[in-house]
Amino acid sequence: MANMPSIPKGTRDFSPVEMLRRKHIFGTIETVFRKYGFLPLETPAMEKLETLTGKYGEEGDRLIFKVLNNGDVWKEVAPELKAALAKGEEVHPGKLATSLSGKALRYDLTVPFARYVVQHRNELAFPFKRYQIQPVWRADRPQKGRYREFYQCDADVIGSKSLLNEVELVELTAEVFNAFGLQVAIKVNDRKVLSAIAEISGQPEKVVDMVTAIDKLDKIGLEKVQEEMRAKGISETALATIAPLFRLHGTWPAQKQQLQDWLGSVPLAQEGIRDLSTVFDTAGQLGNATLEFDPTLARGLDYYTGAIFEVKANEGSLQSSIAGGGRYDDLTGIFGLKDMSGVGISFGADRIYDVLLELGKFPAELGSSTRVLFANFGDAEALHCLKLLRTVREAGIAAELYPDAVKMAKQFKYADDKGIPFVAIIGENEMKQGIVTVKEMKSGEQRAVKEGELLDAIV
RNA sequence: GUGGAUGUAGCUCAGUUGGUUAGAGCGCCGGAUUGUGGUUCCGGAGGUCGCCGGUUCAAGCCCGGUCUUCCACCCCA
Repeated sequence: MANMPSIPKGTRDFSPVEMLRRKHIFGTIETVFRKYGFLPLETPAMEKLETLTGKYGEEGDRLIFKVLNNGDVWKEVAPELKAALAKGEEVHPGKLATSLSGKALRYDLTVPFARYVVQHRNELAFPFKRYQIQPVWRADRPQKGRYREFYQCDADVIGSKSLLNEVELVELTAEVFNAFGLQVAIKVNDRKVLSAIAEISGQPEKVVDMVTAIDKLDKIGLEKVQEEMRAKGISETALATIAPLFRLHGTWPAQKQQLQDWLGSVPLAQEGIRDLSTVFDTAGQLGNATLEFDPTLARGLDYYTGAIFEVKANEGSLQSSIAGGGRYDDLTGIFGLKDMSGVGISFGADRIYDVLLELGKFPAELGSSTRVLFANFGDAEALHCLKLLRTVREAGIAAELYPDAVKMAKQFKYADDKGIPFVAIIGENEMKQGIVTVKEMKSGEQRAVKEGELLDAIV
């Protein structure tokens, strides 16, 4: 239709049914967060542009949604830029952008959190544990499972270097997905190991390139990974040096031994292996979470420095990660606060939604909320129903009165559409006799009960 | 940001080499049933064919642009 209104690219409306399911996801995650001692925090949808730029790499900067300044933006453009533009000269878009936009929509929850910690450092008790469930925005090109506005559910603890935090987050993650009844793989690696590999390769400055290439192993295969690394200027000798990484096999104890034999002489690697051991051993003794060591797990964000996690569903068709996180030693450093190590995990609610929906893992009772609908026969009957409605609601049962005295068929259809299990019918006769005709929609059966027995009839 | 597909009724889709008033199923509304939904029967409404422009005597169909959705890349939750 020509004049049908619509919403911006990559954004979505959520219908009541969808919202009930989304609330189920947020609620489950939030309950677990609270259980582990995390407290809620919210930050503004917008941050100052300078807070966000340069934190997500070159690619990330491009994906930040910038907000146009209010007022006469043109007036704020520097005279020399205007002159250049008037002459038809090329102007660096970034330069122009800073005059036109001073704020941007948040790209993730971690950087605003770091900003918050630095800004409020004197008021916080460290280690500071907070959770944050809010939307973030990315100017990415949308695809399935990839939106321009989506929610992240983050839990971070900052101001503690203890690996117990990693263990707790792993436990927390296992508990969340257990609550959803979803089989997942929790993959773990350590950036220090990856950095050590880059070190011995002789091209330590290429860590980021190596890491992003290695991360694609399960998707594109070894040959293409090596191809990409060559394209990024990584030498054949370096490739040969890091090759053992792709030959690690077995599960953790065996993998650990192979890492030791290979990298044991590199101090950074020793540290990484030791940390991984601590996490695996401690989590293993607790026995709640099953971890997999994945030496090729890298994760894109360059602020990670220690442990990194990623969660993928073992069922369903979605291959991308549904949660991820890691340790960052110096995230607050860029805002001027040194020595603040933190570790966090982020759950991708929208992707979890898609997986649960595909697998039919949403609880059935999410569908309905109202338990009984009172049919409306007119003013006198409606008033009578309002009184009964109150007692039903006081018993904690969701109930509603159809607002208009329209014909019965329409009122029953409403109950049917909305999945309301019972309809209470109180016409002139029922009212006079002090009874209620209760119809159970599913079976179609109906019976008359005394007003006082209504609650029993609809349980 | 790069490359490629897509768009016809609220939804899912037909629509011949360009040729009169653009169709179906589902849904919606009304009636059969003035106190009964989900089944059945009958009737009805609803589309300037995503939008803008061009070619043509004539465009849903051809061409250009633009937007949407989807796919691959990039990157990521």
